[in-house]
Amino acid sequence: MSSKPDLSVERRKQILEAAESVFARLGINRARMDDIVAEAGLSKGTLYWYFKSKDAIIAALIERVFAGEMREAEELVSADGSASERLSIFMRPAVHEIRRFENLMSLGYEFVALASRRSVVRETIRGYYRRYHRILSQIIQQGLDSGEFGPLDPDDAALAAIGLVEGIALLWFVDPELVNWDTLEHNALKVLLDGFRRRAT
Amino acid sequence: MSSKPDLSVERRKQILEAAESVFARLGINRARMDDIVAEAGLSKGTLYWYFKSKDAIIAALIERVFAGEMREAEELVSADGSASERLSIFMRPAVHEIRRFENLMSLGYEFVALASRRSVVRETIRGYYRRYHRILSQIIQQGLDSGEFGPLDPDDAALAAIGLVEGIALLWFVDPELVNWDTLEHNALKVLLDGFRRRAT
Amino acid sequence: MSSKPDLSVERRKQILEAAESVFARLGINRARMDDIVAEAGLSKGTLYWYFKSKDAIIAALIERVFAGEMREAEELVSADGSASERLSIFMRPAVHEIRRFENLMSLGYEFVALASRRSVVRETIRGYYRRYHRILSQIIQQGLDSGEFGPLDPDDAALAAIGLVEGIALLWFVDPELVNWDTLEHNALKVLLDGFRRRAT
Amino acid sequence: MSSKPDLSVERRKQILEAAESVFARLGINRARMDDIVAEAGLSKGTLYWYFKSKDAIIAALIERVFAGEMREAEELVSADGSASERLSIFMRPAVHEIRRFENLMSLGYEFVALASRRSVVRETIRGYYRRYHRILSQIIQQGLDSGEFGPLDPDDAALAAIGLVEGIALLWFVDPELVNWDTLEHNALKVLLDGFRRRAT
DNA sequence: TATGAATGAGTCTTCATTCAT
DNA sequence: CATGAATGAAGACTCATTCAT
Repeated sequence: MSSKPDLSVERRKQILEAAESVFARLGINRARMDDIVAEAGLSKGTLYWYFKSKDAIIAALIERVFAGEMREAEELVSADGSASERLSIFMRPAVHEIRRFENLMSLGYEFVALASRRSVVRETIRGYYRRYHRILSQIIQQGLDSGEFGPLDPDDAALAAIGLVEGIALLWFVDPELVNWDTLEHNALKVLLDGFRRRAT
Repeated sequence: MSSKPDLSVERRKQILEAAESVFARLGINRARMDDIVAEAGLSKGTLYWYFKSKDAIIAALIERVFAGEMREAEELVSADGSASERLSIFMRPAVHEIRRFENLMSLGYEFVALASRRSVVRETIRGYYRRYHRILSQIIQQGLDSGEFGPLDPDDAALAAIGLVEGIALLWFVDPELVNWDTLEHNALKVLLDGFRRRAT
Repeated sequence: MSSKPDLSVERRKQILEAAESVFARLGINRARMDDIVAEAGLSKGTLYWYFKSKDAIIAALIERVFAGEMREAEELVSADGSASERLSIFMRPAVHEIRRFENLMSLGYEFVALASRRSVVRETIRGYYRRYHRILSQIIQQGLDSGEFGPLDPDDAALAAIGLVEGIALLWFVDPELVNWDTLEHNALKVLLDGFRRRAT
Repeated sequence: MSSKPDLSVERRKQILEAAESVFARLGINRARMDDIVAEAGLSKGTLYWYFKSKDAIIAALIERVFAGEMREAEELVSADGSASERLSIFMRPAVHEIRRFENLMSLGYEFVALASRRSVVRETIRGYYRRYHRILSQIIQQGLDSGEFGPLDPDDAALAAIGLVEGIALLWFVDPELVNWDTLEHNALKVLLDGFRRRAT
């Protein structure tokens, strides 16, 4: 309806996308404000009109990087299927999914490194992982309730699940050849789920 | 011959320790050569006598950070005990162990982020994880041979094991409260080993 | 004709008052056009509609700062009373008078400093002091004519009178404790007038 | 004796002299660090090695500008001659004296303007004037003690003396034609001293 | 080997001014 | 007349690296 649907939101998005691209390509340090400006097709002044500083851009980007996909995961809690199946869906960071974030992973690790020095960064990332952890705990609890899973602490198990996925992602980032995505689900991830399952002792 | 066997080695170590401390505290970016110089109690010229550049220090540090413990792990391959027991030993990054590296973790993630842009960094870190992976694969293969483990791909299983440990370390780094080290071994890590074990179907 | 006689004059005044306040508070340098705009409650475009540039505002302000009171002083020339009395009135920058300009003094000294580099500023301030000087010279001449004052050069005496007032104002600005306004008139200023008076040698 | 008589002191002086010259020529605002660097014949890095910031240079300059000549004035307290004579010496800012500072006056007024916003500046300038004030008070007190001066408050009288000199300097700075240095001593300054003197009522 | 003053290209950031709406 | 987003030239300051002593 309105012909000016908050251009500000548009501009900020434009800048963040440019920054994300530049940061991913060059790293936060080597990325110059001029690079971002060029990538965004804006002037330096305009960039600073929307973001007070490079740090402000970094802060905003952290939320972008550590925010996506949460909705999908949250839907899993109330989705149909066995707990195993749903966990499997969560832990299956299918190739095409991960590839989507390939460029962002480097940036993500820079942010993680930053977490120990900047409380804002730390809290943002914490919030992200805590949400994830709660979701998985719930699903695992459902598996316990239904007798599908053997005796285990749902919080520790959820930790293992997220850890497994994050750890494999890290290894893949460092050395793609180490990770065979085709067999991963039926092997690496499966063993964890097998470990969850009730065992007919 | 002389009683000054290698002052050079001594000095380099002195510098790297100072750099490690400064990098861990400030991050690679914010760390100034002057900070390292001050921490090491040397002069700027002396530092540059031993290291050509800041990048040279970074490169040398990566080896320091991604090199420890390997010997211990390698001994596990030919050690006594069941495969499960030995894997358990590997995956038990006991509190005091991890805590030793607490300050270095931030630096480690900076290096990981760097891996996508600097091949030297990448290769160093890859070498580290490949050695680890091979060790675990061997142990798991031993477990397969002895019938202790059920049918699984030893490479993928080893990937899962390293991934789990690295992932939990990352989560702990970001949010220590998420990780309960006391119950971890009997819960999070155990589920993986349970998944490895042959199941009396 | 219209009931909107001169909104322009109104707006300019509004802007200059805002600028005066901001300049006095922050100094000409640190004062931003945005500060003035905010203080005036206008938009940037509007400000630039009325003043071509920051320099234009500065120029206009100089006149404001170096313009007040002149009428009062001019009336002294043709006022009743002895020359001494009238000079005394001029030189008595009563507390409440000076206090009124307290905030402006800093700005005034910035303008004075500017005088050596900008001829427009210089001429404005010169005009101000010349008018003052002429007025005092006239009054002193009247004192000479009436035999009230001893032999002296009216121009130099007027210079001394203005100098004394301006100098004390400067000292007060820098260090208020140095100036005791209560006794000032009966001491500091009186000695000058005493010096003017014919001495029964 | 030593071949390196604190080069640091030398360099700082070199920088301050360059800065003084540039500031006087362009004003503090328009003066660029690059101008100072060029004037001093140094590199930018070197300038910043000795002065942390432009403000640090300004602060150091204020002391330079408001520090000279004090010794001469202090000697007047214990010098020979009548109080009048000695005051006359103080107040005679002979042309060649003032001219020496002609270029600095603009800078001086910038500093005075700054005094209201920066306490360090304020205190430095205050210290300067207070020393002056004390010296003159003492001389005037000597004049009172010897019966040379009539009844007056020495503090207020000293204030008048300094004010007169500073005020005339300001007027001269703004409008040199207003001040006739040749007749000044025998006219403008003399009236003040006449005002001080005991009058045979 | 050791020192630390010197260098200057490179950065982030500011802010007076403009102009399409 | 009014608005405020957009511009980009300019400026203060940094810091890895060098080199004369």
